[in-house]
Amino acid sequence: MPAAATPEWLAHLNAPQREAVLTTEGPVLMLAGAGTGKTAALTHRLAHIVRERMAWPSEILCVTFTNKAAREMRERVSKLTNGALEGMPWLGTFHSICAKMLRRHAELVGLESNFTIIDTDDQLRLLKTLIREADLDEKRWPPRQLAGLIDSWKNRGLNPADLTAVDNESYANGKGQEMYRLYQERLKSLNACDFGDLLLHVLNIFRQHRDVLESYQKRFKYVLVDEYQDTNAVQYLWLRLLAQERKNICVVGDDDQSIYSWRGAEVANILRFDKDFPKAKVVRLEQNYRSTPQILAAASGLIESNSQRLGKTLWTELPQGEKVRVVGVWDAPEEARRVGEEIERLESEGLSLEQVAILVRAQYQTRELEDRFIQIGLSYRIIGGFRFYERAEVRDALAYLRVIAQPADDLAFERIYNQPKRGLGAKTLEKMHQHARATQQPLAAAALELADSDELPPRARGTIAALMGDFLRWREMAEAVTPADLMRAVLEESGYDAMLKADRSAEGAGRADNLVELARAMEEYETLVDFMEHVSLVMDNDANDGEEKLTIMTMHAAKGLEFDHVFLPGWEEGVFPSQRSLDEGGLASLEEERRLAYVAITRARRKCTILHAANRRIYGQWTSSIPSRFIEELPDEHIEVETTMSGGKSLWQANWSESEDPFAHVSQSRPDRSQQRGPGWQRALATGYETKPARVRENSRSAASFAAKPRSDIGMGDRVFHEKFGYGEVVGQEGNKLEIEFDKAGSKKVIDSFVSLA
DNA sequence: GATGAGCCGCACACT
DNA sequence: GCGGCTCATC
Repeated sequence: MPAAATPEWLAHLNAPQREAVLTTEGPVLMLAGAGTGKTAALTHRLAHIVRERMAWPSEILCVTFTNKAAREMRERVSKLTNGALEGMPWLGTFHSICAKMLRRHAELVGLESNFTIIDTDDQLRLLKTLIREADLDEKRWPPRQLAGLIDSWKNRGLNPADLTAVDNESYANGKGQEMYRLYQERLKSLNACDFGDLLLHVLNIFRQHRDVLESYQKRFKYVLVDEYQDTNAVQYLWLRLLAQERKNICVVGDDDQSIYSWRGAEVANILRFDKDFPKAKVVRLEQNYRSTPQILAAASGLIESNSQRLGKTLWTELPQGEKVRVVGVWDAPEEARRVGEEIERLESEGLSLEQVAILVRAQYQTRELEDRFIQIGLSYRIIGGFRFYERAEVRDALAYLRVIAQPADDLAFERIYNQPKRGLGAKTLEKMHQHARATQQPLAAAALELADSDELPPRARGTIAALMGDFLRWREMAEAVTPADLMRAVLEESGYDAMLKADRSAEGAGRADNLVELARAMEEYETLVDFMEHVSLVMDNDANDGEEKLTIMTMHAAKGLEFDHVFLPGWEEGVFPSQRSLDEGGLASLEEERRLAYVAITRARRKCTILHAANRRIYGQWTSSIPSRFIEELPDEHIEVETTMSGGKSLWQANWSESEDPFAHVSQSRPDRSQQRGPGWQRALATGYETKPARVRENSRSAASFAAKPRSDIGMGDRVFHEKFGYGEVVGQEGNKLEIEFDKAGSKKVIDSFVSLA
């Protein structure tokens, strides 16, 4: 595009940015260093396409990694187009876009369009039962390990049948493939899928149903992808299928910011882009608009220690600032005190807390900081970590809604059938599972049938019948009232509210508050389904009460964000770089840690402070540590080193024996964390079901309508045997329920699957 | 069936 | 230090 044609509204962009915006046709690879205005380029490109009427907003596919990024992009494009950008239905994360596609074509992979997206917690519970059913030692072959493997297979775009012998061997001596297959079958029978499935199912659909793929290829005139260096195989394959027809694909990335290889991301994707899309235009953004020269120099110096990189030179015209500061302190509590003090000072200088962030390597580092900030009354928010929707009470409440919306959701039903306590325990659950398995129907339906027989003690029967009656009522109510009102009614009528009120502890009150907050959050949604989708896919909870707060989050979560002041605590060997990365993964792993350090430093606009402590508690034991190698690697001329320890360097190396524990006095009592998880539902899982996968046969709104199929091999007058009641004679038959005159136990109504012909 | 003590294993990052 | 699990007890 000739320069003369540059529209005025693009005039403030630099030359490469403009090129990235105006080269709309054909493949474009934008190599954009940290802070070089790639979001500006992306959003202007989007706006340009829409303003010039090259495509409707609904004909653009724009993929980001986080909901935050998607939201920001939506807002910025909306501004650039004067709000003309209604919708943009296909702007979102890989997962949210795939969820949308999958709901449209669910039947092609054996799901109903109202499938449930299960979270890690449900996933682990499910795997655990499968492992037990397969008679594997769950200590030796932990569910987490299997979950990790399955996840990695899905990330690579592999279905159970695609696994190699090596993959198969990686779990329980060759049971990997079988367990993966069983897991997928069980998910299908639950009408559910996990995060990985969202992408893999859609990829499978694209591969097997040309017509579906073509309809999307036709629809998406332009494809944009953010953070391309972090795409994994399944995402890459998905994108390639969608873009290979028109080839109007623009990807943005920075190999130095590739920090998700553990999630299967392959930097190679960005390196081979011009092989996938020949004659791709490569645009390099190297002018940094974010950080001071000192910060930029420190980060650049550090990343130069990496061997595997494309290499680029960031530069800036911003004025000189302060050097990056490296502070060494005695122990972790002092580190937290120090950070707190510095931030209070910034605050007193009039700086907004919104412009301050503390970036940590791992979640466990946040504790010490939280303790301190609570003590001194500093407002903070924690992004990630234990999130709102993961709290036990919130998950319980949502489980009720899941059962209402989806009677086949056994995982949800198991979670709440005895929460609040109704006197239904492991025995009842076992019976329900047994019956559900035998009749191939969901737990809730099996429970309903049992309630009408003599298989269970009268009290349990009454309880179940009442509970199922509640669900029927709530299902009807769901048609008439808003999700929020439904939620409130369910909490009230189920006795959940009462249970929390009866709990006089501080936690009880906190939990009740959380549920009020949950109902409030639901006000924004018109249907239950919309809300559930939000819960499954949008993990961030921006509880914005207007108060200014500093932000604590992981370095990973901070990618793409920026702050005036950034604090980086815990730069010690074993913490950062993490022990795991040092133990396994070798050089590649260490280099990824270094890129993470690069990302962390480059979040800072004005000032970056790195801290390291000589002593820290690990597993509750005091351990001494040495400064991170990354500190050594920072260029001396751009940093300023300070240590609060008089002993100098020798102290760092001093090995403290545990018996001396010189720090006992600094350990502080921690305020109660009110969001602990109750053990209640876990216990409910004491028994498992067997391997026969039950296909969901009914998906009607009411559990009552689950069909009861009678057995054909039993008829009037037959002699039968029942585990509990012994021998008897069939004197009546109604559907799958038998009336039996038992020799010893008298007349009982039992379900046919519980008896055998004598 | 509920509850609580005591033991064990474990410990990264995210949608 | 934590959560999860088992076991003993009411």
